[in-house]
Amino acid sequence: MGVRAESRERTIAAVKRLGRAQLAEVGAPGLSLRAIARDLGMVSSAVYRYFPSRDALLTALIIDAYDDLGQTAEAADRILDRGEPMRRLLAIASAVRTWALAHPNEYALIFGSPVPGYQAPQDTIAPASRVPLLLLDVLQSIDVRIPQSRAFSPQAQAAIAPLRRDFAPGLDPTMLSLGYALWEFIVGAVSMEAFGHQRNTIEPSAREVFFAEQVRSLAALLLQAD
Amino acid sequence: MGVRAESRERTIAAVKRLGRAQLAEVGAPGLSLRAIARDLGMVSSAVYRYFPSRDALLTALIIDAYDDLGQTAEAADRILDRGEPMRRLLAIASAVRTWALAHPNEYALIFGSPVPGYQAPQDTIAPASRVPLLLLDVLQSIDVRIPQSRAFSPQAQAAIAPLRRDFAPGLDPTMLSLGYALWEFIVGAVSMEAFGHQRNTIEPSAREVFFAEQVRSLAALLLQAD
DNA sequence: CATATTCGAGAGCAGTGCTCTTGACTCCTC
DNA sequence: GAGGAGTCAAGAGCACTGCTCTCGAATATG
Repeated sequence: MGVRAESRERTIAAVKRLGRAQLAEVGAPGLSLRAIARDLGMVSSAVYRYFPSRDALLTALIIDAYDDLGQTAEAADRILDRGEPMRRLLAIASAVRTWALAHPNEYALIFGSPVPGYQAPQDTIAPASRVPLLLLDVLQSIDVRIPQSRAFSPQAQAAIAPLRRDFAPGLDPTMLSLGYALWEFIVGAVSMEAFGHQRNTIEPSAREVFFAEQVRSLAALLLQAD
Repeated sequence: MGVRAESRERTIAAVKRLGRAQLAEVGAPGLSLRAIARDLGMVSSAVYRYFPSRDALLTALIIDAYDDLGQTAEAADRILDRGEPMRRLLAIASAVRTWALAHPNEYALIFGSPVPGYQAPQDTIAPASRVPLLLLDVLQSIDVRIPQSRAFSPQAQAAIAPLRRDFAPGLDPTMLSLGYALWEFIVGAVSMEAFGHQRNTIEPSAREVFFAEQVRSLAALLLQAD
């Protein structure tokens, strides 16, 4: 931990900070290592001492975005302190939506179009799993038995077998399937809003409550035993 | 409609065809007008006679993608010929998913990250509305009364007021809200699958039936009056 | 036939990611 | 303290991009 390593850490943080700023202005496609170097008062080749490629910088920003989103969702859940499952689901979903609208380009980085030819490294898996694992924790706190009439078929249950084996062995497969659907809905609804697909259809001022009631309706599938 | 105009049309079609091919290979960020010109045996400046900018070409490809997706969904629905609402919803959802997996880069173009600074022109609105309008048509064929206990609040209903006014004046607002949620789920689930977010979680071979049963579960909210 | 329009080619500008070499500077070891 | 090892920024340069401009040639229209 010499003064050298600390200086290096500072430079890396500065590059990431400027990268995030550029992301907010021109988005991921417009992120330029040369522009970052200019803002930093360095020449472009110097930045390559810290990030071997533009993709490597993007990977770092992706991991940071996943972590920031996960931390935000976890904080929103933690405030409730052993709250009801429905309230927790609403809090998490709203936190994801709010974060996405506040950081649209970082959200696009993680849930938007993948960079062609770019394979997400292993390092992203854990940060990417924070919100899903949080939702899984809520699912496991639900003590409702979903009626047989709504149960998923064995073939459909096979789809989530790896997920169940690794993270939720005791969880009812139908519960997990519907919980996963809720997560996919959240991603879809937030993506469509953040990406401008609701421009002429959904009243902006009412989007927040609209989204919350949609989540409530879908979550009811998990919580009602009728 | 002289021979000149026809030749122009042919060249435009060729540029778009090569653009689509490049899209499939290197994705939207890698789409290069110069490369298209090379494949076409022309010099890059000549292509600008047909598309004033790279963004204009992308817009044309976006419109084509929307139209292709919409046409595919409409065809899948038309086969059923006055089918049950549930079967129609399943057919449309599956058609969207299948099309997206067959054309991942074109799907990413329309439902992935928006190009920063790129404002979708009016021309894209109609093609983009084809699938939603198709779903709306199914919703209007449902003669189930959603119980008061599941009704959306007036504030939430206000969100879809513009949509209802322009396209479905007589439709129950709660029905429309839940139908919109179904559409958002479809986009979310298909996006996550097409963008590789199910890599280590959902068994590939069972994804199709898993998705179908998820759609069935959510659509049940629209079709059950209990 | 003459004119007007369209078209492709070529050069050129400013920007990009990335590589390689060079010189300076710092740190550790003897 | 002197010398070698490692680190860093700079600069030049390559191949690529989108885009603009000008200039001839071909074509269609009056």
